[in-house]
Amino acid sequence: MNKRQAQKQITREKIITAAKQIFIEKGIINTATAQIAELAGIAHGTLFLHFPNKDALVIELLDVELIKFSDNIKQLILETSDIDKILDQYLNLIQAEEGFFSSLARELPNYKDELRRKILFRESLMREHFHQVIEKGIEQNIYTQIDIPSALTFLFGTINYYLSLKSSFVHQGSVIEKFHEQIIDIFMKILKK
Amino acid sequence: MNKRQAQKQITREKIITAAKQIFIEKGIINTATAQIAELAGIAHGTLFLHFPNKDALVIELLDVELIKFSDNIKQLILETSDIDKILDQYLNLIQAEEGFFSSLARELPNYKDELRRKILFRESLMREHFHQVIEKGIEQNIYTQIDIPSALTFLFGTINYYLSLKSSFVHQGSVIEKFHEQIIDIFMKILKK
DNA sequence: TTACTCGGTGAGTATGTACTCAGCGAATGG
DNA sequence: CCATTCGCTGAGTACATACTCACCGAGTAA
Repeated sequence: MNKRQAQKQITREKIITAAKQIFIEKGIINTATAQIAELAGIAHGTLFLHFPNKDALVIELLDVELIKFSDNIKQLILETSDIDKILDQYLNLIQAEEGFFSSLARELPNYKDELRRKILFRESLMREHFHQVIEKGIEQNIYTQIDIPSALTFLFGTINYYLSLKSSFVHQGSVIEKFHEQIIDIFMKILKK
Repeated sequence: MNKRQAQKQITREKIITAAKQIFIEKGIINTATAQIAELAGIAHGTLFLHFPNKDALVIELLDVELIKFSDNIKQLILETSDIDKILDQYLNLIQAEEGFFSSLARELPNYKDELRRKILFRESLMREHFHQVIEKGIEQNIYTQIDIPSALTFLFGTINYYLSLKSSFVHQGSVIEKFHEQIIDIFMKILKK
């Protein structure tokens, strides 16, 4: 890779890094592309040499982050098959990137179809992991017969709710940390025989 | 009331009616005040003679609707004390105004602090009703000892999740209708001894 | 050294939208 | 009947913001 290509790569990464930082702080919808460019330390126009439009940048940003997260989850499920331990670790992972997931939860319903579908598809893959673990638990007679998709919607829906209204639940600090135990308790209650 | 006052009143109602209709269809955030004025059949500037700014219109609109809804809930809880029947009726009420609540769920996390707090306050009053009924059930040994606020967040969080992502759950028709039974089943499972 | 390439620049364009205000004309009141 | 009030009009203003493009200059290749 020659000097030009290397510099181009660096610029691209500067844009994504800046976009991610702002996304964590306040989301993307109310962020001007000029603001991202400024934080990245590049000219406004440069952003559009790397991404055809704002949406493309958002898609790349979210896609990259969610794939990383999804890989973590996959790993996590290989390590243990106790749903309460998986859920515990899952909440820890969300907490570690709470700003990101809070912005995502808040803005997701307002994204354009394509982007929303893409993100929900990633979420559905994660659900699938949970589904299989619970299914196994039911087969082994550890958990009660239950409609697993509904149970998982309760779980993910509730987590989403805490995240999307984070600032109303806590003034500072982590919502997920605050309600960590309650989430696990109630969800295990749903699974209990 | 003379002719002028009457006309003024009518104009104001035209604005609110139009705003509500558009709110149900696509929410308020991505709606221009000019569009509301057009649907109301009045000049754009007229809107600002009745409301100092867009936010004031939204506040009035939502406040009126939520007070109506809250009164219905209060009534409902006087009629029966079976939580499953209350929940059943509650879901029916939401379903009857699903467009409204779907837009609200989608946009709520993005409203300015004041408006969001106002709406969450109304919601907290409704939670209070549910809380008391469940508490009574626990005292009477019908339900298990449980952290009621957490249980209710699971309930309202999940309903909110279905509503905010309605278009991803159903292409047409009602989400709440579709998941009506599951919501009740899982919530009763949470309460079960 | 020189001609060319190409990533970056930032002022400019197009568009959208909240809110204003000078003026109009019907209603009001004396 | 006339002067005044006042709700309404809609063109205009101010501002925000996504995206463009003519130009620049460092890097590249001969």
